[in-house]
Amino acid sequence: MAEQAQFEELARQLSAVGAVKRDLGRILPMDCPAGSAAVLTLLGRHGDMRMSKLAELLSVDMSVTSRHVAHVAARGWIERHPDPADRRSRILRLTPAGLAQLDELSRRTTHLLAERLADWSDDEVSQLIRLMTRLRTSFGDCRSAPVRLPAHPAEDTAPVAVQTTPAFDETTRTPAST
Amino acid sequence: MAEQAQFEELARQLSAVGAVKRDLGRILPMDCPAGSAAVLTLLGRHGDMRMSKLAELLSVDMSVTSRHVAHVAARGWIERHPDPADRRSRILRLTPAGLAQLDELSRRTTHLLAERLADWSDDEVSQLIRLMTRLRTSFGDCRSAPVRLPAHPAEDTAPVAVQTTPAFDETTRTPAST
DNA sequence: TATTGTTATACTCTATAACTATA
DNA sequence: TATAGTTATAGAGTATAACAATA
Repeated sequence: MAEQAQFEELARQLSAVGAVKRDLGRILPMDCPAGSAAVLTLLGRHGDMRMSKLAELLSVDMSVTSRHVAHVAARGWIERHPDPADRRSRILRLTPAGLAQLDELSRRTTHLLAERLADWSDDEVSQLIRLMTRLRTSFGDCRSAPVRLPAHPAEDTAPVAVQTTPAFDETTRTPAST
Repeated sequence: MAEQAQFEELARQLSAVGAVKRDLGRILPMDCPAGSAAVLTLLGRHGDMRMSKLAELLSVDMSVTSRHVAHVAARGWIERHPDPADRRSRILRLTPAGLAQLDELSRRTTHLLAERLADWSDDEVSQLIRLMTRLRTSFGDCRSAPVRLPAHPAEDTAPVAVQTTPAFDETTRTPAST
């Protein structure tokens, strides 16, 4: 277990890493903001999936996912096919144009990183990736921890398995006349 | 130098770490959003400074800094004193109420991190801090590259920061970038 | 004329709530 | 009744540009 001063410093670095993210965002194509890029990247990495799965991988609300997906679909980078097994669902799939866009994103991003991290060793980059991944796991697991998953692992392979089963839905307290 | 696949993965992790930041943001007091928290944290760590210096440490435009500072000042957490040496400038200083608020922020943040990272070793946290700090430096240096730092480069868990000028030099006239 | 800081405007990202259509 | 997804609305963060005051 680490000390308090370390946690304060870690919080500071987490806040500050936003500057790096903004730098990466600045090199994106005009019509492909970070949210769209994330959608394309995850579809490219994990293959076809439904909205709810994508929302889980993005760690954002499905309403947010829906907006990003609509933006990406409007540009022809993905298609939304109805799921024959559950017609409420829509299966997302990269189009050839989407693959091309994804290639362009990858090209720009890796170019910038290669330039900025020119003096990093292969091992250092791996270390950072490993620790950031673990950080995300340490946080993300709490969203599925108290939930007892049913026997069937749903579909596909779940790398993080955050299958949020709404165990507590107490957000409907009062209509709250806004 | 790392490979392309590593850079793609790093970009993915940088994008995904936003979820952790949002989790941290959710435990902040109602009237103290992340931008305000960052202002208080940096003033607590680096001491009194002017707007432009704070903007540099935040790595955001001064217009953004101005908004955050106005929010924080309106709640009495900082004071803005005119700089006698340059009356265009305003020196920012934490008030006792600001210090109290900063303590509360630190308490909440470290509590959440200690909970989530309970199974992390002291050394792992240090590694992550070190690598994130270096990442920020590798990116931020392009903004302050032409600046020559004085003999003492600060060590250990130092402010890191972009620090284009020594802290004791008040009349910053370095063109920086922009 | 250049710099410090503020304000106005616009855009992105996010969450909540209300809604639909299926299940 | 419950779930998958959409849309409307609101709030926070950021950048650009126009502006004020001072250097």
